Amino acid sequence: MRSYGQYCPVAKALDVIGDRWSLLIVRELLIRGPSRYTDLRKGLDGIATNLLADRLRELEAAGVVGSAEAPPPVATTLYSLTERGQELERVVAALGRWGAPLLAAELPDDAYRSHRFALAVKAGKDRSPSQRPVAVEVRVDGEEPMVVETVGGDVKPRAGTAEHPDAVVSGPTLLIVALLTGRLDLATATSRGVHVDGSREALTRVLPARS
Amino acid sequence: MRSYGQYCPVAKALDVIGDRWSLLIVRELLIRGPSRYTDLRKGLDGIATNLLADRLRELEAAGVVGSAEAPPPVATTLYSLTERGQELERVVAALGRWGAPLLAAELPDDAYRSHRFALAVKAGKDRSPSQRPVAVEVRVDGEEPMVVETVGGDVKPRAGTAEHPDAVVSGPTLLIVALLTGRLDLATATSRGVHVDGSREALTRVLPARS
DNA sequence: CCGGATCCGGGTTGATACTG
DNA sequence: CAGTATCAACCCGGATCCGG
Repeated sequence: MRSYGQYCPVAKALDVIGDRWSLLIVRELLIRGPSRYTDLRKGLDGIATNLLADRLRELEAAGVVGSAEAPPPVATTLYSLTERGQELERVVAALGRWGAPLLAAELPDDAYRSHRFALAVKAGKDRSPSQRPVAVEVRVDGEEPMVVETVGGDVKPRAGTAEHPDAVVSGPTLLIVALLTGRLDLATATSRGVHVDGSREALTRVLPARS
Repeated sequence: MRSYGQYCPVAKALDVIGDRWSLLIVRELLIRGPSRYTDLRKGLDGIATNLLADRLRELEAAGVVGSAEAPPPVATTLYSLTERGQELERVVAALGRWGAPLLAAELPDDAYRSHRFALAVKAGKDRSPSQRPVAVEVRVDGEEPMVVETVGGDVKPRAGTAEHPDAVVSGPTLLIVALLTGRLDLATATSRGVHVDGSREALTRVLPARS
């Protein structure tokens, strides 16, 4: 991308991560941790392979992304965020908070992936480090499940299932999303079709404070 | 811009403000408040006029920017941020914090404008609402001056000069910028060529905590 | 001067095909 | 699996023009 040529912190930041797809690549790495090329491509859902290769090169040159050869038997390249790249979490989180209301109305043809709400969940939750860890499994109708765990006051969401979840929430996409992003409280959500198995208290520990 | 087509808060936000120049237009409106087309063009320094017109239309359609006809004798259109647009301040501030280190090395051919550091100054300062207001004038060698004022715990930077500043800082660009963005403390800055007239205490009230 | 609209050359993106 | 190569469509930047 062409530089803006402005001596300004915002413009300089955009010179590095203002390209199309760049911040979404960072989002993907923030959520998934070190990832293979193919997994990034799947998570980004729609990026052209040449663009992904381009962006990874640019971000690596800028010191945002690093790549490492995984040892055998995996034998593949793993892309991950450098320390500098991790610092973009505040930016991505701020964007996500601002963008959350845009999801409210409907679910058009947009590709749904559970893990994309991981950051929203993480950002919405204030730390209470003293309590025991909990694991909550989230199931959206017809989609891959996701797990939200609290570990020492930090919230760690990830794709997949939990062995012994403290609670399992399930229901239609829009309601679950509204619940996870804090637009809907638990009582209303359950009254409209969200189902909770297990400890409701564990679930509330993981939900954002009502916004 | 083409939509990413992803059901994700970050992607949705980028659908709206991910276009080239869009966030810089928001930055400009955040700093300057309601502005005329021509002033935006000057502040953005390098944007093509068709792009500015396009972006303003898009941002207005998205509910981020509003336009209003100023009454005679001014008789011009004033563009401003809607309430929704104001909420982007957190995003722009986060980007600025991340981008600030990129200014460290040198000042190439980049266009310098004092007001671009307004947000950095504002973000870096924690509120201490109880104290009396101060005004500090910032002068960078060969550039337009800027004023930083505190009003009831809030920091209001703007372009221009102050009538009775509590302090005046002046010096070479790089040192002033490092001081304003918190990379340099006042003692080091003065030892390297930054000059302070008036109350040093007023100045420190306006500087960010050392990062 | 202000606030754009229009046109055009070149660079970027996106879809697909192909390769080690 | 991890990309590179190719090519059409689109977007950006710069210049020019035009009505208040």
